Amino acid sequence: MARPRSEDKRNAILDAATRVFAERGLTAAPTSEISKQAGVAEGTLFTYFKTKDDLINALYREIKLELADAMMSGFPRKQRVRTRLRHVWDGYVNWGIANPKQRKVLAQLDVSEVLTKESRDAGSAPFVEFQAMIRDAIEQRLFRNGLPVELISKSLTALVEATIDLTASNPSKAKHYQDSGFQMFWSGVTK
Amino acid sequence: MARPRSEDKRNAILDAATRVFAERGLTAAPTSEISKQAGVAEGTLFTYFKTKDDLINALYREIKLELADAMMSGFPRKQRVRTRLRHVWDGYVNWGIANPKQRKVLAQLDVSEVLTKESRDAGSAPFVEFQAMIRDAIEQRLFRNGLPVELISKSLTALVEATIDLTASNPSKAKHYQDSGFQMFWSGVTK
DNA sequence: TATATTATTGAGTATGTACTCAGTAATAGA
DNA sequence: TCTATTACTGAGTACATACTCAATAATATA
Repeated sequence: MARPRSEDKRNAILDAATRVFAERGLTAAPTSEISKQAGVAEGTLFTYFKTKDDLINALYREIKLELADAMMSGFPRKQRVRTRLRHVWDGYVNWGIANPKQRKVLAQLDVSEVLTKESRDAGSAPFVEFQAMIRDAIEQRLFRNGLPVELISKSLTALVEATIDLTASNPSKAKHYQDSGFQMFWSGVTK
Repeated sequence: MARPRSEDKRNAILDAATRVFAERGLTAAPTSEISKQAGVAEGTLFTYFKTKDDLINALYREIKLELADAMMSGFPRKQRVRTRLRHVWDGYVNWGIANPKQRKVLAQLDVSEVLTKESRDAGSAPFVEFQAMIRDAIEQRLFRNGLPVELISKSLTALVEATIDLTASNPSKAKHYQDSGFQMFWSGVTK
């Protein structure tokens, strides 16, 4: 019984937070501005999120989930490793180009001091299949000997980020950047 | 005539700022805490830096300069590209391991909204020689065709960062990480 | 439809903090 | 040594903002 919360309002708040955080930075963004842009009263924000830090942590999980979706949807499990990696690569790049604000906020969140360990763990949970693929490739001896898993996944992330930045500043060369970025990653990692 | 400012005090403030920013984040760090840790009155901070944003911008330039020093000191101009790149790589990695706080602050600064365009330009100025080396290597056709300069320098940065993270979490494998990280970069970039 | 429960509102509060300023101390030059 | 100038101090100010709460509205269930 009683009045239920609205999924829509929750999403509106998270959306508004993304916009305001991207513009003003995490701590410089007032909750009053977020609630205003979300079209709710400031008090309402606090029924959906107990504190501002809670909101930030929730937003982090949300964006990570979105990104994982973009990378893993339609994942070609049966194909060879290179194809699967390329799928993930393309998913990430396209998501990044289509969602610059979420990407910017994610960058701020990653270096912020407000994320709990639980949030960080929850944020990497959707990527287990990706990590598994890399371990699989290592066992198949596809990669250079002794390369740590973390180095491989971090460098993929890093090269994708660089590719997105470049594409954003020169969209006409999108395909070229995407190809040579992946090329660079692949030949760096394989024997 | 009149009383001069003290270089020591200025440095003490920048040092304290580095510590406090690394612990609490850029905006959550009060100027009162910074001045306290620097051993000066809060008002003094504002004779050396007009505003908190000024302090942040100055700190950014300072750290970038330090990093450039670490990378370029003893730069073997006459040696082949691979040797020069390896020099820069080692300088960066060692600096990162020795200066975790500065590195953390730099990561926060890079995604922050307070840096002016002037500061960003000033921050990359000390790296011109490094950029020149890459352009040189491209002209020598050492690298894969069509790789953009920015992709190369960004991926070097990214791989170094990954290498430092790994080393920090498992110092006994420092040498192995440093070698395989560079290996990965070099074979990703060259033909 | 009546009622118990919970969401919603927004003005108000408590707190924190960037920056100021009047008084004082130090220093360079005359 | 005297003096003009500037650094130094820290209590005080002005302002911003995270969060509360009393009043009200909406809704699920009986």
